[in-house]
This record gives sequence, C-alpha cells and structure tokens, in this order.
Amino acid sequence: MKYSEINLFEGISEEDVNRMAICFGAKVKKFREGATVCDYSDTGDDVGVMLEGSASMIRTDENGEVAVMELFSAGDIFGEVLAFSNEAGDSVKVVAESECEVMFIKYGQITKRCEKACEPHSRLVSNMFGLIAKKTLSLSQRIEILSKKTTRDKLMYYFQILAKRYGEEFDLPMSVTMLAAYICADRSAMTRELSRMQVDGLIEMNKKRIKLKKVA
Amino acid sequence: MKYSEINLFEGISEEDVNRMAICFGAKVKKFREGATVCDYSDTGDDVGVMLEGSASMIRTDENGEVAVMELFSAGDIFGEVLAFSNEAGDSVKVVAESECEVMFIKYGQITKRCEKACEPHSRLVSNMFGLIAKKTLSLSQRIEILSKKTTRDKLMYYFQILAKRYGEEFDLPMSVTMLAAYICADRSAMTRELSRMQVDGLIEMNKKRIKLKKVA
DNA sequence: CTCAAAATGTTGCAAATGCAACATATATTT
DNA sequence: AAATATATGTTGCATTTGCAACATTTTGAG
Repeated sequence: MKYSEINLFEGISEEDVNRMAICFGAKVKKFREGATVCDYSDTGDDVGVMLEGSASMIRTDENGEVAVMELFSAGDIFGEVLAFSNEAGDSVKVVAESECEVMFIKYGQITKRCEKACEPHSRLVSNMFGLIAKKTLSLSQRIEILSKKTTRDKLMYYFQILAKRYGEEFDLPMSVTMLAAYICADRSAMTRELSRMQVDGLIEMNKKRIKLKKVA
Repeated sequence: MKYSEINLFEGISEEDVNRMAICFGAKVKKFREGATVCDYSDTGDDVGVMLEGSASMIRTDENGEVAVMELFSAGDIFGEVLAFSNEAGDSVKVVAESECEVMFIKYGQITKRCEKACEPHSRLVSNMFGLIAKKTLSLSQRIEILSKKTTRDKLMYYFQILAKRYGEEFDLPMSVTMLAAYICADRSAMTRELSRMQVDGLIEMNKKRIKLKKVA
C-alpha cells in the first residue's frame, strides 16, 4: 500500500518512511479475517497502527463473558500500553474483522530521541499524536455511551453519534450481536428495547438500516 | 512551580520551557477549589495540562443528571479535542477539586511544525505523547469498569485496580457520592450493594477505608 | 444447492437497579 | 456555637435488565 495515504505518515516521503521503519523497529504484517492480530498476554510494548482493514479488541473473562472493547479501522492505533491494566487476567485479543494490514512499532522507540534527530522522526511523532488524540476521543465517546443508565439511552446516544456522522438514516457499522457487546448490554434485552423504541416511534429499523426519528 | 518536576517538561530546561511557552501560545492559570477550569461549550481547541492539584470533568445533562467523566491530577492532560463530541449538548465542565494550576496550550500548535524546528519543541511533543498515552490507559480502564454488568462487578474491578496500586487496604480517592457517579450507578443502589459485599465477606469498609478480602 | 453454523428474534421469570423519600451524620459558614 | 448545606445511610416499590431457552433466519462452506 501507499503509506502516504495514512495520516500516520502524512508529510513524510515514502523513502523516509522506509528509512524510519528501521529506526523505529517497525514491522508490517498482514492478517486474514478472523486471525489474531495480537494477544495482550504477550505483546509487550508494541504499538499497532491499522493501515488497512479493520479489527476489534475482544475481552473474554473467566466466565466466558465476551466483550468488545474497541473497534479499529485504518488509521487507528492500539497496543497494551495504550489499553488497560488487565487486572483480572482476562484474555484480551485484537481480532481481524476483515483482512488487514498492521504496522507494529516499539513503543519505547516512539518517544525516545532518534540519535540522528531526523526530521521525519519527529514528524511521525506529531502525526502519531494526532492518531492517539483521535483515539482518546473515541474512548471518551464510548464512556459517554456507557455512562447512560438505560439501554435505551445508550442506544439513542450512539445512534445520535452515527446520525451526526452519516445522516439521520444510516447503517449500523457492526452486527447487532456486536452492538450489544459494544454497549455492554444483554443481546436479547437490547433487541427487546430496540423493538420498544420502534413502537415508541424513536427509530425505524430494518436489518442494519436505521432511521433516527427523534433527536431526544 | 518547578516545571521540570512534571513529565511534560522532562528533559527540557526551565529556560527552554519559558521560551516554548511563547512558541506554543501556552498560558498558566491558577484556580481555587470549586472553580471552573474550563467549560467545554467555549474552550475551542485548547489542551490543558494539570500541573498541580486535581480536577474533575463533570457532565450535567438536560435532566440535571450529573456524571463524573474523568478525574485529573498532576500530569494529566485534557481538552475538548481529547474528549468527546458532545452530541446531546450537555453541559460539560472541568471543575477544580482542589486549588490547582493548569497550563493551556493551543492544540494546533502542538502538532504544527515549529518554524525554528526547535529541539525542545519536538521533545515536548514526545513527552505529551507519553501523557496522552497514559490518558488512553485510564480511559480504557474506566471502560473496563463500566463494561461490567453488575454494580458489584464494577466495584470489585475498580477496587482491584486500587488494591494493585495501593495495596489490599486503601482509601477511596474520592467521596462515596462521587464513586457512584464514577461507576455510573445510582448512589443508593451502590450503597446497598456495598453493604451486601461486606455481608458476603468480599470487602471491609469503614468510611473511605476499604480492605479487599477476596480477589474475585 | 445443501447443510451446518452463526446471527437474530422472542418470551417468561428472577434478580438487580433506579428512584423517591426519608433519617442521620458530617462539614462548612457565619 | 448555631445554623445551614452537603454527604451518607436506609427502605419499599416499580421498572429494567440479565439470563435461559427456544424458534427462525441468514450466512458461509463444501
């Protein structure tokens, strides 16, 4: 792929990108759908940047309870140092949702001064700052959603975010089952609530197509 | 205060810090307890770095529902661009929990190349990268907590985080009322659950002093 | 196309939670 | 020290939710 298409390398020549790959200890890997991009039990301090495709971060606790922690698409950044301290020792993995390409960078190399003090290096740090800022934004957004008390409020808030992005009529960017995991609700309870929301005239829903009818 | 004590300026001389303050359009302000550090309805793109003291980000929705979104102490970084898209138009403020000192930086100035390509500038960007990485970590942790389905699980997970940090016996870093807001639960329901947890021998609690008795 | 697997839809029921309303305790101000 | 505001503790009750169990539909592999 052309690296220059991705934010991360904005303003950096392809030549310099390749040069930096060494200075950063960067490696690009491809994964097919369903493959494990990384397992947080053994990644160390690597930071991953999604260059192409999409993936999701899945936590499975000791009871087999599955939760979608994050969703990643091109330009998103992830890694254990950017995630959480896995207190409970749950299994946490990043799984490819589609075929994807990921660049892994040693975290220590990012903030460490490049001996050559190369311009592209600091440029990349700047760019990465932008990516991670975007990440905090989406994490905050997720917290906003989860902070709502009822399932209905969670859904409405999420739908409003989507509506703002794609218009009042949009497609769910994930499966319904995944949506339940995303808002941390029971799937059947969520489905039930979605029905009620249609009855109450808040939304219209047909498969993944959703139309937001009210803004409150 | 001595700026060199704070991560943000690690490896940068005090002299350079002052020089950069101009190049970054940085301003340091002090706030007394209870004062509004910033209101997300009119901050624009400023990024705040907490130099001293602590503050909390509070959201109040149209129903007067109050939620603690984040807690900030020295070294923490915050700002609208690092937060969320306030879809519902709720009131969101950062309020000083104690007397505090905050440095405000124009977000655009951070990633923008410094004309003088000054070394300290890129150094600071590196440092800020570290701060924001720490932020994503605490946000992720909060999501972990909120993703638990029952109040008991939320509390236990949070207590485990605290226990890991301070030992199995520790003081709550916030009031009980605030804790309820933090885990997004009803205060009375949470208090009830805390009682049950004591009866069930999971914790011992005396005022803000908590002892974690089991790890599950 | 056929079949199996995964996703989705539905329902009853028990448990958890939010809410309101109140009592008590602690902190802060004057 | 008194008065006021704020924080904390408690309880009944209606609602929401999770859970289990099952039916139906869609998807994907062969």
